[in-house]
Amino acid sequence: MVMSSRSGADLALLLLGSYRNLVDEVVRELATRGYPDARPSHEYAIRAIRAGADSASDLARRLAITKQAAAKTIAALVERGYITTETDPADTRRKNIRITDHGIGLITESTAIFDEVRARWEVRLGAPELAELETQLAQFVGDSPINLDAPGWAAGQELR
Amino acid sequence: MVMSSRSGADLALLLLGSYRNLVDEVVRELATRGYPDARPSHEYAIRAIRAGADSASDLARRLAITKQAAAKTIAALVERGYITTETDPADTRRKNIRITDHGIGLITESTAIFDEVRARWEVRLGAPELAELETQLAQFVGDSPINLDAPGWAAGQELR
DNA sequence: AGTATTGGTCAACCCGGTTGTCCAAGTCAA
DNA sequence: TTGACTTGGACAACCGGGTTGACCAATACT
Repeated sequence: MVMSSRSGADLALLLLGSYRNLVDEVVRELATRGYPDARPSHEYAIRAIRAGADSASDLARRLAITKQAAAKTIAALVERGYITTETDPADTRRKNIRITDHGIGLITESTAIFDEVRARWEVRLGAPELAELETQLAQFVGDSPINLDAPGWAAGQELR
Repeated sequence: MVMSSRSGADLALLLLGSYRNLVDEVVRELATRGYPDARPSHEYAIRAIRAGADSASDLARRLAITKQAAAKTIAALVERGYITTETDPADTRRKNIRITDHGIGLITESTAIFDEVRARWEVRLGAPELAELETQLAQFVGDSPINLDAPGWAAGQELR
């Protein structure tokens, strides 16, 4: 069964399959580079934090998830040593988030791996072709309510 | 922030975002056409059943998930009236699966909607461009252990 | 002051999976 | 025919990443 089969359902699977291939590869490689417990959601969250999300509510807004969900993610990140939190002296309700060196290492490594995989794809497709593909995908994403700066919907599944 | 930004991490988000846009649209439209409780995983499962998976173990193999997971999905499909099961007289261990008319209706509608959305994308991009995009995606998926005929990894997330 | 908003937490739940354990029913070999 | 093996299914517990809903304490607004 050839899968570029001009059916909408197949297109969906192609998109998801490509995503999972990319992300699974990154997670796998990340594990071998000293981050065996890093999950895609962790990466997205730390990126959002680095981009300015400095509290649970803030992170929740940026990831477009509930603050409860954000709190859980934060707990997981703290537990794994990727971030630390301490209550804001100026507003004792807030708990300020800080990324640890380990966390910095994670996104650095992760970014590098993502780019490596993308580079391999670029070799396969050709640079202009991949660029074109990206602008096309951006169109699909662009006309939507989804905010790509807020990829909360990007929860990812398990490796198998 | 422009999102076709030549970064591997962004590429991942583009892929996932496109997938979710497509699928969310289908689920949403499906709801308005009389299938308000249909989830993406249901669609994939029924397609697999229609393609020949006639027992839980069988479905599990085809979807590349555990048989327990398949059993849960089957229970959900039965509950919603999309399929029925009855024990095989020739092998009383097996429980044969049959798709109900309602189930047929679901995949029919779902297929149509998927194709409608794809057609809209085709208008945006141009038919040859979309076809090209599909064959490119197929390459990303093709060199992987993933079996597109067995999209168990295609569990999809929630609408929000 | 008193009300409204904001940040955070607890608890319960959902979905789509996973392991692990177990049994009953079929298959195969001697 | 009997014993070993394989297969189909079910039960229970769990996980990850979310959701609602109820709530409290701290800050902000007028």
